Amino acid sequence: MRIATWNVNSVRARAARVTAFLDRTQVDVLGMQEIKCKPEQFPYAAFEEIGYKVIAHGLNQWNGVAFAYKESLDIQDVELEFPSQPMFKDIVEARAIGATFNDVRLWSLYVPHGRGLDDPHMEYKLEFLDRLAASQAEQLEMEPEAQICLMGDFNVAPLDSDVYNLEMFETHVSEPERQAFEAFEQIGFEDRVRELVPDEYTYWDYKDLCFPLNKGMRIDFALTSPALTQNVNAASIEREERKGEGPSDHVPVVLEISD
DNA sequence: ATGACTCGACTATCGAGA
Repeated sequence: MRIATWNVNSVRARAARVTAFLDRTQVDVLGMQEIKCKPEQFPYAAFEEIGYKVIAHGLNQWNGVAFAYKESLDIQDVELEFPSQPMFKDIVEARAIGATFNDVRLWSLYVPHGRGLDDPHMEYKLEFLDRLAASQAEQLEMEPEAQICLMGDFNVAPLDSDVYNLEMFETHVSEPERQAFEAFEQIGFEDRVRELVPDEYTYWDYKDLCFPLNKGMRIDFALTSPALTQNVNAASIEREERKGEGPSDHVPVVLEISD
C-alpha cells in the first residue's frame, strides 16, 4: 500500500493537479490538508472519474482535511477529531480526520499555525500537538502493535536544516514547538521519510522566488508507529509538484508500506 | 525554466498562510 500526505491549499483550486497526481502515482490513500471547503463543496466528480472515493471534513473556507482513497479499498472507523482535540474560541476546527485502511490507522492532520511566539494561536498549536501525542500514547499503550501513521502539515521545522535560513524564522523553529514535535518520537513514532529522503523541503512560499532559489521549509511529515515503521519500504518527497501551472505551496510526501 | 504570492470571502479589499 502506498500512502501520501499533501497540503493542497484549496482542493477546489487544485482539483486538476491533485487528481493528476493520483492518476500518475496511483497512491492508495492521500491525506489532504487545507482543502478550504465544506464537504458539500468538495469536487468529488474529478476524483470519482479516476477511481477514487473521498471523505472530507471542513467547516468553512479555512483549514479542512480529507482522504482520497482507491474505490476498491475498505474504509473503517472514520473520526473527525482526535480524542481531546483542543478547541479555538469554542470550536473544534477541521484539522484532523482519522480512518483505517487495510488495518492501518491514518490521520490527516493540519496543525495550527502559531502566528507568533506570544500569539494565542501558539498556545493552541502547542496544546494541539501535546494532546495529539497524548492520545496516540494512550492508543499505543492499549494496542502496542497498532499500525498508525500521523501525517500532515505539522507547521514545525524540527531541525535547523529544515529551514533555508534560521534567522528568518521565529515560529516553527522555537524550542517549545520542537519539543512538542519530539514528543512523538518519545512515544515511539518515527520519521522514516527523514532517513530515506534526508535533504528536501516540503514547502516553499509563493513569494520572492522562494522555489527557484530553493528557500523552503520541511514541515510536512508522515510519522509511523513502531509496528508500521518496520513495514516502510520507500518514501519520496514529490518536488516536481511545486512546478508548473497553479501549484500548491506544499508538495506531497509519499510512503510505501508492505502489507 | 522552478521567475517576483495565492486563496476564498458579504465582488473588493482583506485575513490568513509560514
